[in-house]
Amino acid sequence: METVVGVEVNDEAKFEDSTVAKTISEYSSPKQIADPVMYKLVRVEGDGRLVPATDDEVMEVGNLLEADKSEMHFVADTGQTVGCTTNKCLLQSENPEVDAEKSNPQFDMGVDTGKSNARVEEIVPPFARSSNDSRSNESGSLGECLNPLSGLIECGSSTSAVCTSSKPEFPKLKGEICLDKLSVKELHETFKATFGRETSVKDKQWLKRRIAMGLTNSCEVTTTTFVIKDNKVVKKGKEEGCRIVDGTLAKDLVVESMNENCGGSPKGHSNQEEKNPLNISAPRLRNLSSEDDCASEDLQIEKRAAKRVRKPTRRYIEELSEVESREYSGKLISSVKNSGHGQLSPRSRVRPVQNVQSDGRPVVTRRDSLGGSGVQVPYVSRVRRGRPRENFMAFMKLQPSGMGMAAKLVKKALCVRGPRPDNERGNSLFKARPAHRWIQPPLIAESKKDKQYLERKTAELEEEVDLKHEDSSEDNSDDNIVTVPTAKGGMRRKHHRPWTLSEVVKLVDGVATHGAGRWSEIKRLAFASYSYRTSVDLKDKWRNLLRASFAQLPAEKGMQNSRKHASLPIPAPILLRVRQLAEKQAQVPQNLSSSKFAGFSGRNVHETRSGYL
DNA sequence: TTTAGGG
DNA sequence: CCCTAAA
Repeated sequence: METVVGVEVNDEAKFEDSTVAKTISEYSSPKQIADPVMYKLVRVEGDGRLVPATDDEVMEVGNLLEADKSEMHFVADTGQTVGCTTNKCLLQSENPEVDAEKSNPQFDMGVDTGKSNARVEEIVPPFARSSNDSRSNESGSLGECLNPLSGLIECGSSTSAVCTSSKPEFPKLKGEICLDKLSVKELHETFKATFGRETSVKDKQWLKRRIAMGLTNSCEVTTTTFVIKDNKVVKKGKEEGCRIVDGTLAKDLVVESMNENCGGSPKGHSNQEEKNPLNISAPRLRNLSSEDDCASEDLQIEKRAAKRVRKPTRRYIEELSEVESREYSGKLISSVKNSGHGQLSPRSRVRPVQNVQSDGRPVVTRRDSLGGSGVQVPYVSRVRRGRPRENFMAFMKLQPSGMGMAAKLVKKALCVRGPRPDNERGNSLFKARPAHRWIQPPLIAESKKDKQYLERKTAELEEEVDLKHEDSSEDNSDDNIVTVPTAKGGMRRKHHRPWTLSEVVKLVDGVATHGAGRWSEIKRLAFASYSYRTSVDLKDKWRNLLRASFAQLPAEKGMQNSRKHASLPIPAPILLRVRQLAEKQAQVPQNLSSSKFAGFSGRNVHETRSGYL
């Protein structure tokens, strides 16, 4: 949500909470920062406010700095301050609203990977700005620093004195260089000459851009031809970038080229931006974001290749912005109230992004595959789309009377209990769920909602039926009706069916034979008779098994079965097998073990293997 | 539709 | 488990 930024403040810091703020100067050698002023860590909130950073952030940034002190091109000799350079260096945005490039995974970099091989030199595309601007900690000047326009325009012509000493040395570069004509290999050489190190990135655009940035000491990346003389860039070929007068055009150009060159998501960011009413502060930071974006290194690119990225889900966004959510549910609430059928289903609140058409039908905006403007389509829940459920006939047979199906469903739905009054599960089911999951339909209404509701109900009832029929030898532990709190304190029932041991074994077998990830296959072959387990369920279960198996590793001795939750403890042998499978299939998350698999303390596959095989 | 991941 | 983005 915030941006961490290094900002230089005067001694009479304006922040009241001086206990939080720490100087970062201790992380840098005195030689590098000659100016005695204090450097404090602050965050930049979405609205531009500066807020003192937490200790954790300070530490992390400290690591970042520590990681690559030697390469920091701080301006030392002149006693000039690093000003914007520092800012940019430490900038770390996690705010989707501020961040025009949110979907780009590279933003997870910065602080996080401070320990990694991130190069400060790379993260700091030196900005040619007068240091005076950054002498204050007011957001205004910060904004100016980051203004894409000023950056774009000034950088071309007046790479000013401030940055002279931070120019890269490129003794090997001579004469004219036209990046466009260089091969990847040559670009690599040029890169090395420019930055003094190698890169593994093979993206030509990226290389050109990085080099251009390095050579011009600026963000200006449209120039691709340079003339090197006396170790200085004395002339540039084209200067298209700076010819642009129109501000907005210029900005967009920058953004676009960034996207393109950095291998950013091909989706139309600008489109989304425009559509996002919350993105007010984006323009100011946009260039900045792009900088950060591009500054992140090979790592990102490799990372992106390795793991597919997700842009924040709707749900995620929704949960963050209650405003929208209220707007939507507000309408629903009123309609529900009018219908006189009680509470609003928590579930309906979970879909705030949907719009409500004039006819009251929920719709959701979908983007067509070309990223064009969204199309409004009726919203269809996953249930309706056909999450595999038990055969409808099972339910039919259960019904003794000749009552029509629909009527029964409605009856049930309205809590007029049908047959099976003594079923514990059934009772608790209804008890535990004061509010129905779907919107209460007006009785007469024949709308889609109604149908939706019925179908939903049907699915649930089917499940109940099935539960009753199931060999309850293994799963008669009812009381698995878990409710999870929803955003507004309502309760939503997870319709939960415990995994039986045999299911788990089947799953493990399946993974063993087909490999993890072939969930649909496993489902089809091994779980053909378990219609209630979807491939997604298999996947989830496997994930849990993985987690469990590795979580148990460190404490293999003492607490074998001290699983608190009532869910059946998975026998150690099975967990072991899971572990082995995971290792064999290289599923072991090497790096995020600590965060994601709590307890699996950072040991790598090999250590694990040697220890337990 | 299926898979991957976040919640 | 649920939900949704990506593929």
